[in-house]
Amino acid sequence: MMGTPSIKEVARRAGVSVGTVSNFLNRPGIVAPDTRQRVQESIDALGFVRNEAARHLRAGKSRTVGLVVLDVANPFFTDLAEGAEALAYEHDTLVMLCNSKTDPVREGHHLDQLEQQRVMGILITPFDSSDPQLTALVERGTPVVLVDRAADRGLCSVSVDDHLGGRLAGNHLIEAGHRRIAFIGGPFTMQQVSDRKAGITAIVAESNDVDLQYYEVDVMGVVEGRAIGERIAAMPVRSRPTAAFLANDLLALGFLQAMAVAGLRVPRDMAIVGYDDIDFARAAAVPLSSVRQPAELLGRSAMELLQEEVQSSDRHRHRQVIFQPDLIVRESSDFKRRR
Amino acid sequence: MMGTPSIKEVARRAGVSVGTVSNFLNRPGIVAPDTRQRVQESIDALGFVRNEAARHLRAGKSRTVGLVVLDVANPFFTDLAEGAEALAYEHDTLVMLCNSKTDPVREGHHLDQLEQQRVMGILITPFDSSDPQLTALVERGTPVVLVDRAADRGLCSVSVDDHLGGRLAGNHLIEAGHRRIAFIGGPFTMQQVSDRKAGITAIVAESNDVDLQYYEVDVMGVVEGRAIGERIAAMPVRSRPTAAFLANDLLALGFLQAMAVAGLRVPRDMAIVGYDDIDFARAAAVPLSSVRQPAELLGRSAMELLQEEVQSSDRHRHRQVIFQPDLIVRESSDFKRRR
DNA sequence: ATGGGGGATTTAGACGATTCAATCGGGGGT
DNA sequence: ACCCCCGATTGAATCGTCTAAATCCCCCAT
Repeated sequence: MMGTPSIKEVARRAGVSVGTVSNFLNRPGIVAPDTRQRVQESIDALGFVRNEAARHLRAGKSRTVGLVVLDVANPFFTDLAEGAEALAYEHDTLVMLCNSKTDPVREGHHLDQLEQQRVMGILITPFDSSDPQLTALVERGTPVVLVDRAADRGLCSVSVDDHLGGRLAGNHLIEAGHRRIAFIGGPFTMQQVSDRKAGITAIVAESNDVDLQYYEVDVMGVVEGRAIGERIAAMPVRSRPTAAFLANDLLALGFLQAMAVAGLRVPRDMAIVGYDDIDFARAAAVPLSSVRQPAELLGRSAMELLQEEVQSSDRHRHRQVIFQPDLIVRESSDFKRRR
Repeated sequence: MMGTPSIKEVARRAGVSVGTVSNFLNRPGIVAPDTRQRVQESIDALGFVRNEAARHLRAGKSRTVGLVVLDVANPFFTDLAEGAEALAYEHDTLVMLCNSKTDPVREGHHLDQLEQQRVMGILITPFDSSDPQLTALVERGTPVVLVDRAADRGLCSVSVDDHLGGRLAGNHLIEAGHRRIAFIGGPFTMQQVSDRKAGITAIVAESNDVDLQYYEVDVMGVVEGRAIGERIAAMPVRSRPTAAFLANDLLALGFLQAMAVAGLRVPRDMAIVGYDDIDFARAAAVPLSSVRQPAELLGRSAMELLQEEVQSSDRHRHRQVIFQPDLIVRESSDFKRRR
């Protein structure tokens, strides 16, 4: 007949006022035991379910947090999401996971939606952290924490030192004797990518006989890695890089597949270092060297900062947390090349 | 100073009534051009953002759909989610992705939250489709579509023929000459798992000299696969299975790693067939045979059914869509064993 | 000049839960 | 017997948006 019953019907059936039902729901302690029982019985009988939209409207703030990531299909981000969700759960908060697919338009759309929902805050790995839409949203008062990306201005952020990550990878490859190295990632406008690129570039610059080539992709997925791999495998041996550093593991996995298809041996003909150290990197055809980021911790910390900001909004000081990456060396780059 | 401005402040600044602003927002056509301009100017100046909670309360129904999956870290489910989201996007609907982690308690918690939000519908891969909580929710009127699981009663569902999947895998292994086969998955109470188990069991029953062993796990992840793999690798050769069929690819990947560590050759000493055919299966140390499910299509179809149900709620006929799985044979099982 | 027509705009409730000031009722103290 | 106090309960106002009915106003036709 009618839709879900409201507090009003519950009250009528229990023979009390709506105020009492609300008290029962929010401060059961102040309701007399027998009243309490009658209300409970009424709720059960009617199958009453609280209307979150109404409470939210009244309260002015919601209990959900938006998490916008670049690619849900990337295990790095699902690990990150798990970390964030674990903490949210403890705070009785919901997480709304949004996938921007590295597309500013989709990202903007999600931000709109989240702001309209008046979420209590947003965790985001932005495509471009100086996006005016994001800035405007922050100025209008939605707490935002940048994830996997250091904040410059007045924002909290949780990130990993990508420049160091790039240096670690570069140093490792140079020490192994490689003199022609490819850096593959993209878009280069993304800070994570450009920092990793800058990191390896800086290390390469220290030795003056290493050639570093850059390859840019639109999206960092397995398919794109395979495509670049095919291109590079087809190069003449004299100019072809002997090592590749890829800005994430999906790219690296695709790249590795292309090497196998082209008949190039890894690591002898081509050494490979990826980024993120997702679980699958270890299980790959040739176990993948990778720069590890603490994904789950990243998510957890970001949510922590957000909760902190929301709770002590009066005088909150923005913090930028930075973690250190680790290079995990596996078979894909474990080969000493003679000069 | 004050929080986000409401329609009321917009109206005041533009010198019109709230009704006009609302009209501007919802039926711009009936607002006079110059009024329209003034309202727009007011909105921009004030940085007005619609309050979804309020519209939702008024309208009685929300524009978000809940998607509850067993494991977001499993690419099968993220692919599925992408399919669902793609269609949702076209319908101007939001998707709230929830991760039950194969835990009925978490699942219940998510269902509570979603119902309180009065979501327009729920897509769920339930732990147990006869869960009374789920049934109650449906009876209270929330449209639910079962995903990756056939509905028995009055519900829409989108699934893949798991029994057939089990038969395909079993048949393939038996034809390759295996006579001791392990089935690994769990919990067995989950219909997907039990159907796959029943499928291979049925095929095995047709030849009376094949021994099928069952191994149950709590959660189907890489870690659990590795653990079972270690256990099986430690068995004496005479009783050890020569082939394993695992109820998903994460298990299979972990299992494969354990074989490598134990020094067993795949497929010679141990043939492996997984399930889902996630992207990483192909890139594994030994490319994995797997029963492919059309994950993205599954998500897309489920969302389609839901939208259909929501739109024509008057007389909606529940439908059960069933897709066929395909066996993809790769190196991990490509070996003929002599009788 | 007057009435009507119709487009534009306004007004007045909902929607459901929460909160707070107001009220009720009963028991204890004098 | 009276009053006071306090715990329990009530009722009304509120949050921001939408809609249906009502009003306004300008212009045209008679």
